[in-house]
Formats: sequence, structure tokens, C-alpha cells
Amino acid sequence: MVASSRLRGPVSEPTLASAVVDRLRGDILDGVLPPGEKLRLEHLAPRYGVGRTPLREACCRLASEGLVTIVDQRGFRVAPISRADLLDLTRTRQQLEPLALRAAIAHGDIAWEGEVTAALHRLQRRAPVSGSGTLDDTWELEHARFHATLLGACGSPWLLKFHATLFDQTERYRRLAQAHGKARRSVEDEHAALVKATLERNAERACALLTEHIARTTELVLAGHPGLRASGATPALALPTKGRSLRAKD
Amino acid sequence: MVASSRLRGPVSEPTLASAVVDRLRGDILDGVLPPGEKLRLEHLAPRYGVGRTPLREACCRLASEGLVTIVDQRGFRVAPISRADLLDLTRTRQQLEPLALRAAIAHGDIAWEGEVTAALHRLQRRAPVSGSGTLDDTWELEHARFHATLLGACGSPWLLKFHATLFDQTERYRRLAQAHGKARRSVEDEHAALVKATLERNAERACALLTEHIARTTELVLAGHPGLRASGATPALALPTKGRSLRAKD
DNA sequence: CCTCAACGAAATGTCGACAAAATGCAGTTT
DNA sequence: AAACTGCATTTTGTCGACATTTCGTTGAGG
Repeated sequence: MVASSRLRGPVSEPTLASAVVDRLRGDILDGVLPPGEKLRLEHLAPRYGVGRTPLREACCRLASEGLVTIVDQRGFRVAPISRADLLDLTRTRQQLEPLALRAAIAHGDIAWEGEVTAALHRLQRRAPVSGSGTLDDTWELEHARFHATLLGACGSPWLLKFHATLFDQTERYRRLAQAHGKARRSVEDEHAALVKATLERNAERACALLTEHIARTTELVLAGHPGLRASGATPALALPTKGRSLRAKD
Repeated sequence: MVASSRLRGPVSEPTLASAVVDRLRGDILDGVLPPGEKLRLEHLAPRYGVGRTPLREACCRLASEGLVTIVDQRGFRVAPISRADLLDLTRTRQQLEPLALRAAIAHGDIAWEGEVTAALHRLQRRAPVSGSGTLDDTWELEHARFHATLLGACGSPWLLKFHATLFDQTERYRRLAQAHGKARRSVEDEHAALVKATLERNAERACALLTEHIARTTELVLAGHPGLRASGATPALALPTKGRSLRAKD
């Protein structure tokens, strides 16, 4: 329950009002709450219809996923984004996920094969974008579940947890860059090829495809996000600390 | 601030009273709060001299490190331990840490070499156990900092974060098993050999040594912990749910 | 004697209110 | 004119109290 409850599906949580976590995560992923944004609990409480205590807990949990940063005595902020972080994210995924995929291919049984094909089918039946430019939450959900299912048979809860965290992080960049639409069809092909190699138990080819799939995603994000082109830091963080002039940049 | 603030050294936290996090983590790692133990906030609040609100936040943050589990409407528990989890932990470390070490060896500069030798020196000057059987917190701290420093030059914050989480988890098993004392000298030799291969930029040998070092640690834990021998589940969790007889084991 | 149901006690989740810290602004000084 | 100092406002962190849920126990029924 640590990383991403979205991957568990609707487990019918008897649910404490800290289902705010999911709404908050969605708003951060969608960019409604931009990177670097200060999270003032008093202002956000009415927005979600809860008090500050559940909001505080939600922020704490999101901090564990790296979507929120905590600074003692200075509250919460949406985690900043940067080109360096995106590249690190990409590299780490390219190193971790093949490990999990290899194990999954080695240990996965017939039931797992069924789940994978089912996940692929559900994903392909969804439209990446719904109607006009806005992106479809259902597709994003199925996309996450597809990748989680693919690695699900690796037998390592820790690897899966790390994958979920990294995937959510990547999804934030992807949504922020709105890297959807045009190049999506090739991504669908990549998914299909990935499943094909996986079901053939061709670990080498599957891992190569996965690595390239991750790289492709990052390329799309970099192409679609103006602020991450060069070595650009976070756009929303470019607030100069005027007022105190003697102090260093903090 | 996410994974383990211990590895950051005393950053002179202006500190919110959720420095309880460190005390709680210490108590969980030491086994004062055994695995599976229910964390009743009302009873723990006086123990740490704070109210329930900071305690709640501390539990949330520890949940992000996997030391505490949250069940909606049912409060917090110390994360259970199991042979399967220990083995997963070991395998995952054996896969992740070589990746980081390889990158560190490739990119580390002279300053990093200095930090590594300094960390090794500080570690070797500490006694693993202080006086009688009780283990020395300072050694544990230096041990954590040594491993963090070794991988520090890998350039990937995400890998380092994952390493910190996995290391803390392993440290809990190590302390619970009290796998100290006798076989410690060979561990010291392993550290020295690891540093030697690292400074020689011999990535292959360094990674092999690291993998074996991790395996050795797990062997010591398994040998020292009675409850994890067979396929034993968590000892503290073996509370049969009597009273309700019809329900499955849940 | 065992099983099921309802009651009571405890704990959790949540809310509003208070103290401490930080941020921003204004006034004053050099 | 620019910078430092002081105060006022905002915000954070913390505490105690209330509603809801869960757990353990007792009692009745088969």
C-alpha cells in the first residue's frame, strides 16, 4: 500500500478520508498543482473538503513516493522537476525494470501470461486521448496496470515497489509534457512487441525492447516539454528570493 | 529527507518534534518494538513525550521506509519480518548495489576516494560491540555511512534512496538477529577488500565482493535468528485469531 | 459444549483552537 | 538611494475533545 494504490485497483477500501492521497496524487500528476508549488494546507483543505489533519497525512504519504517534499518548519511543496531528475529517473528505470522483467520471464506461470495478455488487450482498447487534447485517465490507469502486470511475476515485492514509485514519477513528467497523441501509435506497437517477446520467453529481446521503450518515453517528454530542453531547472521554482539581498540563494 | 536522515549526518535540523522519527526508527531497528507489534498511539505518546499528532506523522514517514505498515481504520503496526522478505531484500540488494557501485567507480573523483577511505577508517576505529553483548549504535551509524559513501558517487539520487531503504531494512534484521561479535572480523576484512578493489577501479572485483558481502550478512542473520530458519513466518505474528472460528485465517 | 449475537470498551480518524516560527512590509538609519 | 531593524500577518506544528469504527467479552440459543 506504500507506493501506488492505483495499481491495486478498487480494493473497496473501507477507506479513511485519506483517500485524499489519490486525489492529491492525481492533481500533482496532472500538473494542477505545478512542481515547486507550496502546499498551504489551509487553502487546500476546503478544496478537498477535509480538514488539515488528513491533508497533512496525505502529504506525508506522497512524500514517501517522492511527489512531495517536506522542509521542517516550512511545510510541504510539490516536488520540483528537472532535466537531471528526469534523466536519472530514466537511467534507473532502464537498470531496474529489466531485472524484474528477466525474473518475471523466468518464473512467470500460465496464469501470469493470461494476465499480461488481458492487460495488453484492455490497454489497446482504450484511447490514449479522449476527444480533444485532454488525456484519458483510464488509459493512464490501464497503462500503469499493464507495466505492473508485466513485471508482476518477478517475485520481488521490493522491486515492484520501486518500479511503482519510478513509474509514477515518470508519469508525472509524461503528463506535464503532454507527450501524447501523435507518437502514441508507435508506443502501442512497442507494447505489443514487448508482450510478444515476453510470451516467447525471449528475455534478451524483451529487456532490450523495454529499455528502448523507456528511452522513447523520455525522448517524447523532452521533446514535448519546453522547460526541460537545455539544463533547465524547474520553471515554477524560478522565483528569485528578493527582499533579503545579502543571503545567498538559499 | 525521504529515506534515512541518519545518512545525512546531523544537518542541524531546526527540527520539528517529528525527530521522533529517528527515535522510533531506532526502537524498531533495535527490536524494542518487535515486528508485528501494534503501535497504539495513546500508549506510545507518553513514552516519547509528545502528543499523538507528531507520532502519527512519524509513523507515516516510517511507513514510507517500509518499517511500518498502515491499515486503514486499524492503525499502524511494526512491519512484519519473514524469511521470504529477508531473501527478497538480499536478492534486491545484490542486484541494485552493484549497479550503483559500478557507476560510482566509473564517475567517482579524487574527493570521493578520500571520503571512502575516511569512512572506512572511521568504521574500523569503532568497536562493533561495546562492552558486553549490546551493540554499538555508533558502529551501526558509521557502517551505514560507509556503504552510503561507497555508492555516493554513482550520481543517481534514486538509486541512493533505494539503497538507503534496503540498507535500513537489512539493518533491522541484522540487529534482531544480533549477528555480531564473532564473525565480525571477517566482515571488517570484507570492507577493506571492497575499498581496495574500488580504489583500484576494479569494478568487476568490487561488485563481486559487494555481492558476497551482502550474502554473508544474510547468512549471519539466518544463522543467528531462530525464527527465520525454515519457511517460518513472523514469530510475533503467530497470534492465532481465536474467538472467530469460522473465518479463514485472514 | 459449541456457535452465534449483541453489548461495552477501547482505539482510530477527524475536527477546531492555541503557541511558535517564518514571511512580508514598513520605518528608520547610514 | 540602499540596507538594516522592528513589527504585524500568515502559516506551521501541536494539543485536547468528539464521532465512528473495531475489538473483546458476555450472554443466549441450538
